[in-house]
Amino acid sequence: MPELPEVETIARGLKKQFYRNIIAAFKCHYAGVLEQKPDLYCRFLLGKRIGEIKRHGKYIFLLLEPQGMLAMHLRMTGQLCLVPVNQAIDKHTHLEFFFKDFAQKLIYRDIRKFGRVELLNDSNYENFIRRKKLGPDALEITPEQIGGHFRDTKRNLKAVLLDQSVIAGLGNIYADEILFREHLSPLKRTDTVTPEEITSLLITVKKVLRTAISKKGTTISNYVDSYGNAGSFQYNLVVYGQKDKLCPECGHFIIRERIAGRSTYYCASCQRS
DNA sequence: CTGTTTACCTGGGGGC
DNA sequence: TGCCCCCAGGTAAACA
Repeated sequence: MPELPEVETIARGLKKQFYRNIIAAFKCHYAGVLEQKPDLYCRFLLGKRIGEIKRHGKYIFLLLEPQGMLAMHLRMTGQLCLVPVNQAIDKHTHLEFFFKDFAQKLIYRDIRKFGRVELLNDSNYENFIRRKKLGPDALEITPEQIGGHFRDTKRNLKAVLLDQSVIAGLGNIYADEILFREHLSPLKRTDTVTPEEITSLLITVKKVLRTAISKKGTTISNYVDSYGNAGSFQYNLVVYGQKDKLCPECGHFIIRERIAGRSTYYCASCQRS
């Protein structure tokens, strides 16, 4: 589900909603989302304070004080919401975090159970990013950082843009929207992309992501932010999910094709290899 | 080593 | 209504 703009929206929401709260209790209803045993979380989290909240790519980091960190990845259908403490939970709610003197609880909900939460003693998220081999964040990446990855592979643009070790944060929706706006075919080999095209591509990457953040993300079916609200960038989508609609630039039909293992939407007329 | 396919889960929608 | 099939924002692991 969530790509960079959705994760950023959630991180911003949590930052506003938390007031350096202290964790008073932790409940796990499905241990599959935890990287370690639930008991460890119960013991470690009790009494820890919520400090800074960071994001890199699609990961969100809740820094704990005096030390420790929760690293979370929502994968396809994960949700992090603050809700009233007494609100009943449904069968898709797997984790509950309660706080001292706070009328809200943080819940982790995930229909498909693909998401993961990991507890770390170390609050240094840079170490985590290195261990997971994540590339630079899509909002910060420079042409110099991505150039080598484009040159040294025979893969196509769609595959490389989705590769989190090259650029962290893009997913299936935004990759398609970005390639359309750049008139680049998802099938174009990245070793044929010129330096000028790379520079232009990265400007569009950031422009599309920033616009999506300003719209609080894209809600196709499940995504909601930490307040439980849907995003609205779905109204700005030009190609994603638009099979058989007309390309607004040339009037040809938008096609859907399986590329790099994912449904890929594009205009074969405007987007050239 | 490189690049592609599959497995992990649950639910929604369309065809019959 | 029900059944079967395909599809879904992601990513490791397995495979060729």
